[in-house]
Amino acid sequence: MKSTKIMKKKKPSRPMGRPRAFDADRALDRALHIFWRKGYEGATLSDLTKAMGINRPSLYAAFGDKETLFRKALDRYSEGPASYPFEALKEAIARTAIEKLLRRAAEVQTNPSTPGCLTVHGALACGDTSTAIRKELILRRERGEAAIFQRLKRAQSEGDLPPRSNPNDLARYFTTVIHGMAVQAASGASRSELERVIQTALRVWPK
Amino acid sequence: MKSTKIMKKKKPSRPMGRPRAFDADRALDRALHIFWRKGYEGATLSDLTKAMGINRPSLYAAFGDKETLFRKALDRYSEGPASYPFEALKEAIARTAIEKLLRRAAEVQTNPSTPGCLTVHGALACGDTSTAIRKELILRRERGEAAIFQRLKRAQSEGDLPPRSNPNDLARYFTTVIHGMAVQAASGASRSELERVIQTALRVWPK
DNA sequence: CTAGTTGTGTACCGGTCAGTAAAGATGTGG
DNA sequence: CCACATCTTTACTGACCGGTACACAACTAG
Repeated sequence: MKSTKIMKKKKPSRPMGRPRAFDADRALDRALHIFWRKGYEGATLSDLTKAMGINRPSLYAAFGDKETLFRKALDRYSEGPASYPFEALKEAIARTAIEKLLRRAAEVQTNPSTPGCLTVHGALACGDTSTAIRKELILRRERGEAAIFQRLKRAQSEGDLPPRSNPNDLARYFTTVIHGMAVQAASGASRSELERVIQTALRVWPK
Repeated sequence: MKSTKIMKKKKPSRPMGRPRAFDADRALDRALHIFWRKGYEGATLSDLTKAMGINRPSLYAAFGDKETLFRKALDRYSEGPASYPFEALKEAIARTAIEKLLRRAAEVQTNPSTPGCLTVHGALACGDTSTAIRKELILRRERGEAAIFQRLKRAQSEGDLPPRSNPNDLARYFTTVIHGMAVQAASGASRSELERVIQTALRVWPK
């Protein structure tokens, strides 16, 4: 009977001390959604604790201060709702990959509960307290553009993109369109409206 | 001697009471620049009064509360640094007009002292207190898109744009590109980088 | 049982926010 | 000189910000 406890060598039973009364993963998801809707500075600790269903000291014990919590939410964002770029770019044909990327972006950005893009949302506006956060978000956006660039360069080497086209310029262009779409979405643009933008934007594709 | 007073029927001499010790126009310009850099919520009254060189009660007496001041700064923005769209769209050839519009946007957005676009900057992120401001900014952005649309429709009626092209979609597309450029600029993109985006973006122009 | 460890809830901290009251300063009109 | 109107200055208000001290609850270890 007690053998089960003996068999498990590491952390056999429970951690000791009073057990946590909430699901940390769930709470982090709630926090992500608040940050998504309100941005880093716009989300107050009261907003966060209320949405997460926990008290302030529990938040600090489990996630650290507001900035640390935001970075953890960002990681969750990248691995969850914002993981679509890397998936889309796996498409065999470059043009299909980019179109898929844009359409998934439109889909995510027009989700009624989380309009816009967290990375764009947080980076603009707001005071001086969040300079570090702004830099972090700029970095993440650059990472997205780099992924597009790598995909286009690969396409060029595979003959999937004309040699005279410029992957660098194209990557920056599509990144710009995605960010513009995020602004449109935050302004209330519908998914179908963004789809039409995408159809127009894709007309630059080199032949 | 006193005839001068009688001749001038309206507000002949000076207003009465202690004269204002600052130039209201200058002060409003300073306020505009603060809002431009920090957004509506990011700009604190201390930031504003410091930049304007006046005390808080003077600000309230001359411009009303923060929201009223912001709207006045917005008007000044539209008539000043953001008046270029209407000027650019006066170009005789539609394609030239749009290109000029985009290039002027890039120029303004990459001004080191006021990076990005006030209209985009203020609309995203931040808390619930500024819902009215957000709506106002969305309205102004829609006004910009409408101006582009009207110009393109005119071009179509003049044979300057193919009949089968869609002015509505094109207007929204170019608006999206401009907003995307604002995000790029806020992230530190240079003017020449935005110029390359523009060259790519213009390849959608219908032939 | 007791001792030790960890999470929870309340109530608070200093700082900053937007906005204002009150008194003195500086002008006009008589 | 006087009354009156307007602006400037200082100092304040109440609300909210992010962050935390502290007492207590809930668990493990022995």
